[in-house]
Amino acid sequence: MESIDTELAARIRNDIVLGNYGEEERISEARLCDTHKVSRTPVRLALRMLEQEGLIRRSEGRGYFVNAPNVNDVLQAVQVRGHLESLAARLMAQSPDRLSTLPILEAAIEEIDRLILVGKMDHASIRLIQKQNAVFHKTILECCGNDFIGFTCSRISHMPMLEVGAMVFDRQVLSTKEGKERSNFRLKLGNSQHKVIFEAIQKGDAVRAEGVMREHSNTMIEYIQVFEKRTKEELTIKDLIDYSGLSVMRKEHDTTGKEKSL
Amino acid sequence: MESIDTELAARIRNDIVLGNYGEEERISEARLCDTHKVSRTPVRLALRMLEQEGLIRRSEGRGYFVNAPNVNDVLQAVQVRGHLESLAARLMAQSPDRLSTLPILEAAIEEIDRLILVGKMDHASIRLIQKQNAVFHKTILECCGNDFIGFTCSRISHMPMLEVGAMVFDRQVLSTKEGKERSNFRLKLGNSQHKVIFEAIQKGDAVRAEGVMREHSNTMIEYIQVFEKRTKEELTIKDLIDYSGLSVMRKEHDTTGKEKSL
DNA sequence: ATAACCGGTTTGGGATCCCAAAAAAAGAGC
DNA sequence: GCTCTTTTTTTGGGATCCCAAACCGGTTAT
Repeated sequence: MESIDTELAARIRNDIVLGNYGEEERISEARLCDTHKVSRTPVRLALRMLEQEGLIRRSEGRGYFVNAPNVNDVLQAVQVRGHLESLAARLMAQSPDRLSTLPILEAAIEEIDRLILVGKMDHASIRLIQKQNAVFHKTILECCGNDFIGFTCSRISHMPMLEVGAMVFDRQVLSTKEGKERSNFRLKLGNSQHKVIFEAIQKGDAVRAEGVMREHSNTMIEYIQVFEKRTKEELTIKDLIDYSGLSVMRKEHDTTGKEKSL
Repeated sequence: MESIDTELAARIRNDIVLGNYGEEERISEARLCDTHKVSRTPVRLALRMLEQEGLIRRSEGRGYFVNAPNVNDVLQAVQVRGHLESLAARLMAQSPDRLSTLPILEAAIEEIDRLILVGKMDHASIRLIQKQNAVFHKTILECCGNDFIGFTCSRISHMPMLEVGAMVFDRQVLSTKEGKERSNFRLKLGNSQHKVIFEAIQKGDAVRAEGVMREHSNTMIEYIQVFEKRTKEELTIKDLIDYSGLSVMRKEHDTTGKEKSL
């Protein structure tokens, strides 16, 4: 479906964020041609895209260098996205024609509630919850009246954990009963925040909508920081992706992409 | 200095935001090659960059289409940037090592004060004021501790009025004595906001720093909206650039670019 | 008359070639 | 033995070529 350069950019992007290139490693067009079995043209197009995304930078002299993001970068980016979402929540609460989209938010909240109540914390359930969570957040971004907020978020979504509505789950914790309880509590807390945001938007309480959305975003940041402290060695981005449960989606996406490219 | 594709992207970008292409106009690689006298390779690289910036989009079938931003888009983008700046102000107020950069802010404020006091509203003075204004805003973005904020702002700076610290001046108004008074008042108001932001950051009053910075950003939005209402026909982006006083800088930049490319 | 079909043309994607500049390696001078 | 210079190699930028898919126009069949 997509052209090779876009696909290629996705691959290289994946390699960079997963840490397959050393931080600051020099990257060569020829090598990329060789490893990905394509000509230089799509490689160069892909590199331009990645350069715009800030994942690589062009040296003044010659050559490209990897700008591999670390966990701190991701945390900063999550903070930015959260802040933008809080603006979106405020604007949507102020928007006169917000009422028509409110049912979408309500449906997402109720669906998450239902899934939590069922209590199955398997992959399928988590994916469904994440999907509804994404619906909730995307809806606010898209219906706030300022399209540029959504655009800006999409420009920074290439980093892991920055897909709108991404959530963090601790696989390790999910395997124990106590861990399940804790994750369940987090989900309930998150969705209750959704409810407050929903009601604030409904009532037109812009300040409250913004504030709770901000708090909602901070929840994820703090949770990631809990990971950071608990992990003995350095927490890598790979760990984050594994934790997030997005790896499943990502993997599926990759294989389909491969099938098409072959 | 820069490679042709970067330079070319700048040209096309300029053409698009200045409205030289009709909104939704189809754009062809071959035509760009012809008009800019370059081969297709740099054209395609430039188009990828512009695509990332959202100024053009690739049709699923074939061909590129321009996404010319209108004044409303610019207003939305200014709102986003302002919101990000307010986050930066808050974070900087919370940052423990903010004290070392405070003198930079103070110097910028004092320099602006001095220039206002002189009262000459000619091009040179306005440029100096804008420069110091940019210093103030850039410093906060760069020293807030979250580098991703500055990065995100830089990603959306390709639109006019989005250069950090850009200001709007009404040329028309500047020509009359009453208009000068009014512009002078705006500058004083703006710089007094700078002072409040500075003091809030100094004291570590994060909430106030964020709030005043937000108010500071809203000032420009409201001023542009004043333009919009006063102008009989549709306000174009070209008008905004002319008003902003950036056209001088932009023009200079363009000619140097031309000299190098010829 | 309309719609389906067919050939020519346009256009963008990918590969390849050439070249200049930069980096690396080899050689000369101290 | 070290450094500066020269030569070789690498590497990225730009141009050109080829091709397949999409667009356009005309023709034909229903």
